[in-house]
Amino acid sequence: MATLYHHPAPEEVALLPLLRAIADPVRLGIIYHLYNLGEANCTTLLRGRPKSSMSHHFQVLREVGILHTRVEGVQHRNTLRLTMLEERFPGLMSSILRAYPAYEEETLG
Amino acid sequence: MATLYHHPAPEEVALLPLLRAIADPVRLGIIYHLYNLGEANCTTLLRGRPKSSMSHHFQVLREVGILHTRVEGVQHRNTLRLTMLEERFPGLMSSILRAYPAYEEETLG
DNA sequence: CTTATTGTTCCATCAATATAGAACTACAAT
DNA sequence: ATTGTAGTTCTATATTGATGGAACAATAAG
Repeated sequence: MATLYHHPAPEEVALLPLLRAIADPVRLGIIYHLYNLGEANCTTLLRGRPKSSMSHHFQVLREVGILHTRVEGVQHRNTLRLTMLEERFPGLMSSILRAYPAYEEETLG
Repeated sequence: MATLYHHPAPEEVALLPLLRAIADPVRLGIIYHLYNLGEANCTTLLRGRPKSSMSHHFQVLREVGILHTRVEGVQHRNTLRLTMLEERFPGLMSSILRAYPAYEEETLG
């Protein structure tokens, strides 16, 4: 298990990979719930999904620069890199986070 | 050939399909160049690509609500539905359009 | 040391979608 | 009528990436 993760520097965060990472229903959910919870580990956000899937999605989000993973013992605590993202792409994450609740209601009921 | 197109109403424009449509290199380019040109037909934005590919991408952008196609004779003139999009998802398109030039320079040189 | 927990890595499978050629349709112009 | 132009539709291929089971690694706890 990797004990250390690479988190891209702000200038390494690119628009298209970021958008591609966001444009997935599972990851969009992860982002929103991380936003609300402030910090969460992988297992907290499994909602019936296998761990390997979630681990994959967290990896994608980490590698494009959306979240930061802090290892604390066995648990990996994830937080959104919101401040950095708002500096790099002002208005992007905030607009999505604002729009998400209505989207979730439309789709999941 | 379809002479009439269906353009979704604002409330039919959903977050995830919108993001999925945007998160493609070709379509991101189309969006940005449409933004600059104001209006353009399919052929104008072919840059060595086959027409069928471009037609596909325009269809995707149309169906998720990003652009409007006005048929004028043989030509299909496309415009971004920016006003609607900014009302529906304030800040989203504008942040992407602002970030695009740097992205294009990073990738295409 | 053994067991439990957390998350990753490996692997195979499957679905979605981008690409592109070819035929076709619609309209315009000569 | 014929030719040209614009764009779509059809079809096949290829690639990407999501899914999920199983084995593994790392830390913690008994």
